[in-house]
Amino acid sequence: MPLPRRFYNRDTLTVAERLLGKLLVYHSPEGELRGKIVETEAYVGEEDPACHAARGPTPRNAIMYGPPGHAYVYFTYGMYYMLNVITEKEGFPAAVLIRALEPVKGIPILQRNRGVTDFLKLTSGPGKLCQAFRIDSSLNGIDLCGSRLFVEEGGEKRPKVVWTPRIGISAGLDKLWRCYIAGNRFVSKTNTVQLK
DNA sequence: TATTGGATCGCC
DNA sequence: GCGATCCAATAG
Repeated sequence: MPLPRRFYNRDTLTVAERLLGKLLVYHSPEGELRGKIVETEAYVGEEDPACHAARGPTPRNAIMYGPPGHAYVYFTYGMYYMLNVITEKEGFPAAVLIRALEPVKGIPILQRNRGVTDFLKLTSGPGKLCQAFRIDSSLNGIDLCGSRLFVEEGGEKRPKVVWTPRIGISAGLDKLWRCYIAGNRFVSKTNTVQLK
């Protein structure tokens, strides 16, 4: 069951944290794929210099200004796609980047799409998980309250969460807007702060 | 129309 | 540490 739209229609940092431990589900042409979300980042409004909407609306970031609960997929570095979920009320550009997953279902498909078999390398990064799930710009704008691509409850209690600066950006490094499940092996980079 | 650099990854 | 690879955004 997809999470309801109200899950996304609130403060972006809250959504970023509450997505941890939940399941990303994609009914792909190759079969059903599932992964537990273990790492996310928040991008919040035109005042956030690292947000794609920092300089106002453009054709690329248009979906960020739309209603919450939709996917924002964009292409970068000439070869990778990034998957975000749109948050907050329509008209306010904000999103959560899905940075890493723990593979749950469709492992052979994920391995084939990635060209590697090592579990730890399948979906442990934002570019990797899109490659593994074959998520590309054809899914940009898709409604996450639909049945093709969505997030659902993971059935676990709230995980212990660590907050750090976001990865791969040059502005907004003062904000601790990246979060991940403490100790999870599928987080994209070696954890600098590890809770016991 | 030209130029620049990126919410990355994997190999050197 | 660096190259791959291409497109959006900005400048001219």
